[in-house]
Amino acid sequence: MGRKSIREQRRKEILEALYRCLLRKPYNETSIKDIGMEAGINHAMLHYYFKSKEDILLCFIDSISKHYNALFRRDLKKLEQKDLTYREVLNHVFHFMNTHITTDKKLQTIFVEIWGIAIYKPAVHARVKKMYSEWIRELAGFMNPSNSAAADTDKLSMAVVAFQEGVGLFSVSFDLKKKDTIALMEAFQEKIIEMLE
Amino acid sequence: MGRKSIREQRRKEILEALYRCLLRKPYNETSIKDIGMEAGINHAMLHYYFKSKEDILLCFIDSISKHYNALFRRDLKKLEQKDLTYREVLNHVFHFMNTHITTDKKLQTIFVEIWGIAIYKPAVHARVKKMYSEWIRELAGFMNPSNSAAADTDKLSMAVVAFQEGVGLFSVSFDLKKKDTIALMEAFQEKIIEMLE
Amino acid sequence: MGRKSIREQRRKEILEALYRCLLRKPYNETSIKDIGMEAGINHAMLHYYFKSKEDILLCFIDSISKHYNALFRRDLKKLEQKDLTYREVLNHVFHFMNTHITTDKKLQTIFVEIWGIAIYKPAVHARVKKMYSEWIRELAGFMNPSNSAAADTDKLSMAVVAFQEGVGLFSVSFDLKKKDTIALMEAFQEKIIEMLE
Amino acid sequence: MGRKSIREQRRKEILEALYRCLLRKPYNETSIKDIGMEAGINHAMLHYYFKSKEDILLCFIDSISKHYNALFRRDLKKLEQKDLTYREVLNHVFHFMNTHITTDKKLQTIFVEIWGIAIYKPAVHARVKKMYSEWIRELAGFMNPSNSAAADTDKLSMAVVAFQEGVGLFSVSFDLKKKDTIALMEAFQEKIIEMLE
DNA sequence: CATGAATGAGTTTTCATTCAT
DNA sequence: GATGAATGAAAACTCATTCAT
Repeated sequence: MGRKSIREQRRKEILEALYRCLLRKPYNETSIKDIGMEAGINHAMLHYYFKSKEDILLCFIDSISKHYNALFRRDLKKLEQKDLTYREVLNHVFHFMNTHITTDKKLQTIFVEIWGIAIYKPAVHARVKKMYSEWIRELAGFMNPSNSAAADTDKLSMAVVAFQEGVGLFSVSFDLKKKDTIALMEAFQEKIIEMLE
Repeated sequence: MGRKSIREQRRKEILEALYRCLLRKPYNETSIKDIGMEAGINHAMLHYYFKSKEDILLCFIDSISKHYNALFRRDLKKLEQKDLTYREVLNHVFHFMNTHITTDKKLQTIFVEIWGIAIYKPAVHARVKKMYSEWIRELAGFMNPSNSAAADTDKLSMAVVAFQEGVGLFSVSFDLKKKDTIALMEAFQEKIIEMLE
Repeated sequence: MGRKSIREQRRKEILEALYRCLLRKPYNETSIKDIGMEAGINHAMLHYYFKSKEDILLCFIDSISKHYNALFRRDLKKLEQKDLTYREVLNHVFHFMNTHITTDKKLQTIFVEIWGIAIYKPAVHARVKKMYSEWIRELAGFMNPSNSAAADTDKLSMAVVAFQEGVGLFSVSFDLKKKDTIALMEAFQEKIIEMLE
Repeated sequence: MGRKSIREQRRKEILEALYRCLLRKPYNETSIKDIGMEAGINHAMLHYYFKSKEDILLCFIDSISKHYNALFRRDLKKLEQKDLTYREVLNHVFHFMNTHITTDKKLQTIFVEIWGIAIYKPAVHARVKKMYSEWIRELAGFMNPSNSAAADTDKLSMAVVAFQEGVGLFSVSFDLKKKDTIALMEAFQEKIIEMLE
């Protein structure tokens, strides 16, 4: 366990360095050298470990995606034993979103940036779209376990995620307090739960 | 009418050129030369008419803001004569948002970009924030004409705009149909109206 | 008397504007527009009144030259009536140099700059050289009224002016006090007077 | 010997290229590209080896300073064995100044320029000032070995250096013969020696 | 694996000068 | 006389990428 090849270790370090860089400067002002310095790795090596600067970004998106997926799975594990109603589970899922994603300002900051990049970089767009699609699908699963009227639930799920993105955006831009951000989310989520009934 | 000084005319042409450029390429890959070519103006003149590249963007944001403000005012004018209930007016306002803003993919595309830029450019951030603040305030005015519990209405208004941004973002990213985008918005707006009662 | 054509008046204003500009920024960072703004004259007019940017500088040097020449003449006028010895006159001349030229930091600042420009701009070089040659000649006249051993006196005169330039340079660079600058000059000038005896 | 890292070698080459460039054109008309071409190095590399164009100039001043310092030390070494009087040593020092500095027209040319630049570039000013301050101090040490009345000697030393600068300036501007330049210097230096007695 | 060096294309910005009105 | 508009050339600086060692 944990035995990673140096290659994988280095790639991870680089991705983490990109994360820290993106908290300071936009992607296009972040040079390969900046990332290298942040990672403590010679900049030429970044091209050894990754095809290009864009490739780093792509892998970064994947890594974020994987990270939060894993986090979510772990969170769900805790529920398994308990015997919860459908409603309780959904509430838990929303709570995870609110506390781990929407109110994580660093994450939101980075994603506002990535959305911007995605518009004109097809490869980036594909990754981002895939990531959100998966999340919407997954969420839809929780919102409609019996799969009845799946199309409607999908729309509702997308609405939830869209709202979450909008609120995340505003929480960064208006520097909202965590408490307020969550309040905004929860009011909406209550309505959603009503709509599902 | 229309007789503008060359200066104003050129500035407008440049702003419009930026608009068209931003539909093709991200702002940071759009050079002053690109904008100049698109406008059919020597690139050195762009620095004659504007202080800097960022200044062009700032003025662009202002012009968009003004444009939609004017559009909105004109739209409201049409209602003046008719004797509408509060609810009908609000519905009209939502309809304006849905058809003129949220589903205008070009506009949304550009704003996703601008949000990204705003994160690290304080001046851009200030403009964007101001613009959205004004819009939120204005909307709040329609949602709560009597000004009772203003704070709550403000939050609700922000939620509406945040949702609109999120949906706009998704409509661009997932290339949603206009119809579907509007459906997404309206479902939510209905709930809002309920909450206001 | 005083009836100057507009042309001459404008030219003078521009030259004075250049003087003020050069106190703030080096010549090569001073644009035609800067000078125009300082003079309150449209920049395109500067090309109407002068052939080129360099031409302005050339005329500026001339004007400085004329100005100090006139100042010097006026100063000498005051001596005419009094019956002074050769030594007293020379002392007076030195005193004029020390108080009006060497310790005028603004003037020195500008001339350090102009010396630098003169190196590679033949026309500027010619003006500067002419100006200093005249001054050296003139000074030599005072140092050796009888014109005996003119060559030697010329050298001595050049030495005096060279020293003055060096001290002026240092007074600007080391921000020397007026008193100290004069002391430096006078110690040397005494020696010169001794040598002339 | 001579085995330097490429970095140091390149930096030296660039500095030497600047020297040659400055003999032809003023600093502000010498572009980074010009220096690069003169050095046979891609101009982008100049920014790799130096922070900025000004940084190159700063290092250039340092290198000149170091060079003449070393030259002077080596020159002094030759005197060590011989048993010279204080007067003889001072004469030797003056002779070094006259032959290696004041009459080196290339050096003088470049320094006239640098003085001009120093006026408005604080960093350049600081270097130049430091360099001359050191030289004045050093010279004062030779002029007053016993350190009596140090303040006076300092002034005298500054006068010597100021004169030297003035003469250097004139030797370039009036294209004086080496012989004449030295004669000018020596006459003055004799007087200085007298004053020290 | 690692590194420093190298490249070429690109960026924003500035400016003297000219010209039409 | 006066003005704002226009131009073209040039400047300093940056960077992703490649390569030799």
